[in-house]
Amino acid sequence: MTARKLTRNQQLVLDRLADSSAALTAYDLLDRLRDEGLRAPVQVYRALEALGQQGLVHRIESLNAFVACCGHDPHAAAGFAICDNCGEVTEFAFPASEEGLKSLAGAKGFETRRMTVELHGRCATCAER
Amino acid sequence: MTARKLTRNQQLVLDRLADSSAALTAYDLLDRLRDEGLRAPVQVYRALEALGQQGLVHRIESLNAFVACCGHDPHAAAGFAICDNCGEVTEFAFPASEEGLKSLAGAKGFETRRMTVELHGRCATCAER
DNA sequence: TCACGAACGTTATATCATTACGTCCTTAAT
DNA sequence: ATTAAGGACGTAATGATATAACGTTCGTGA
Repeated sequence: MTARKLTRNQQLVLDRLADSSAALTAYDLLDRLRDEGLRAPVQVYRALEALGQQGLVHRIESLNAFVACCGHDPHAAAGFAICDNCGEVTEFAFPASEEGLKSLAGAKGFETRRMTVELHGRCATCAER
Repeated sequence: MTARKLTRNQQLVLDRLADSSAALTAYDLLDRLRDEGLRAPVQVYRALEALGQQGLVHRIESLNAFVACCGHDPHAAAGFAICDNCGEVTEFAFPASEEGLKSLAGAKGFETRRMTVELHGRCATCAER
């Protein structure tokens, strides 16, 4: 069920995200796809939603922006390390700690359906200076 | 340094957040403060920024909304359990796992300055049905 | 009392996201 | 082949969130 054929718009959006090391906003994507005939934000948002449902794209909440997902288990929780200097976003999987987090909230009866973990700071390159 | 006297607008905003179990957007706050004389979004945003710097308020990135912070160490990382049914947001501190997360990203040289952890799901009450 | 910085209020505008509506294309049953 | 249904599309309008620019007022300390 994870492998549906993508529509043209979905493929265009995914390709642009995959080409970028930084997260792109919907309007960034729209600008980069004008030459392909896209005109309106909703076209991008529709593609992003479909891609998100297939686990191919993640939304970075703290940036109102999106990244291509580097193909872990789509249902695994993902964390994102975001360099506030150069914009580079690197995704990392969540092995041990995810359950720890869930149970932390779960102890009070909370049922976790979606978790967002975002680290902001400086990537290795930008931290050097 | 954590205890600065609050301005009138800051106190008004903080009070409204403290009264609410759900996160409130800046515009929610503005609506609730019209009677107090507030007119423009920027007034609310300015108060929110100042309160955030003092660790009295947190932004919930995935909701574009804000909550009063329940007085842990302001520099400790906080996680938020957000009930998508009733909107209740409960904050929890991050004991062990924070360092684990930081080092996960840190292993690749990432220097973490801010981390956001948001759990979406159902609170105990809403999970029962 | 006056100089300075912080906070303020007002207006305008930028940025992010969705609703509404009608059309076209695919697909599968007939 | 025909057609009904659903999905994706394009266009237009609007809603929701956030900031910029500007001049004024307020509080504090010299």
